[in-house]
Amino acid sequence: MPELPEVETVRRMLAEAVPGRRVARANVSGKRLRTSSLVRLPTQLRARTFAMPRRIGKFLLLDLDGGFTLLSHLGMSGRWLFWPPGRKPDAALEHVHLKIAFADGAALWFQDVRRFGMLRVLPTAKLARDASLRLLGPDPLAEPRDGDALRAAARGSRTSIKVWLLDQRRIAGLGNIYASEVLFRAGVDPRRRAGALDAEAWRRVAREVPAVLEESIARMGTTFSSYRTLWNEPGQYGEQLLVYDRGGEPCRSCGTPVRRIVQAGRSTYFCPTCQRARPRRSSPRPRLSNR
DNA sequence: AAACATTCCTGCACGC
DNA sequence: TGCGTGCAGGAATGTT
Repeated sequence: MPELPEVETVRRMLAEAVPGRRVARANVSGKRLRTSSLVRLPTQLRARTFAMPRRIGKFLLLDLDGGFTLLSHLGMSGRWLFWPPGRKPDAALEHVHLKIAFADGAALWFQDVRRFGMLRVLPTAKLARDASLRLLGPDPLAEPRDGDALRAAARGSRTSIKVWLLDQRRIAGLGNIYASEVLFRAGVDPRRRAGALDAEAWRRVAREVPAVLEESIARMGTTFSSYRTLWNEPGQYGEQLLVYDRGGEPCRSCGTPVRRIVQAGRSTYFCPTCQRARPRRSSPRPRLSNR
């Protein structure tokens, strides 16, 4: 479930753990992740020292000395796990694809059961041009946008607002859980067309995007199934979810059963009462042929 | 055992 | 009719 709050939680913990630490050696599993083979990583990481980690959307940028960056994405089930010097890593862990041993005895491992994650070392100067990052939209915490800006970005879009929020080219970092939560809190029907939302609806969406993300970060993210922090602990925001994974259960605001629908192949949860659709014109594109 | 948090790629449909 | 864009669906994989 790593979406922005989960990745940011891991980043903040990495910021306390890795800067200044030097890699003694790195080992990789034989398996490849979704994007690439890992065979070059041990050589690329050897003797490098980690700097302050950064994040853009759901991507982690682990800067190294010498002008390189370890670019990482957690995919569905990726985890970064850390042990300080003197603490033995759990040798029984399975699906560990990268094991970094630091010179001072600390350890940093990347575990990914489903292997949808990404690990790549590339020159820091080339990051902005890399295909993975080039198309990302603004990060909603680093560069929050107001309702008018979001509305302008969505002008003409005929896709639903839920699917629009999931598009990483528009906003970098929202995933399936928080898209549903944002729309519930904004009182917007997830089926409405993004290009048709009025300014007031966009204003509420723009307010709730950073609000939901910050509240989740404060609780170290949502553990829906596999996400863990750097210390292998679950996040606590799941208890605060208002609609996600609550199909059939009463809306916490009005009691109406929460509905589950599928949009673009993914589950959407919403309250049909609190997020009522404005009546839409039956013909979205009025014909002008006869007046 | 159907569903699944992620991104990427394909192919279709639409608008100009 | 042709071209570019936007969008839906499927794939990748292992677990519950």
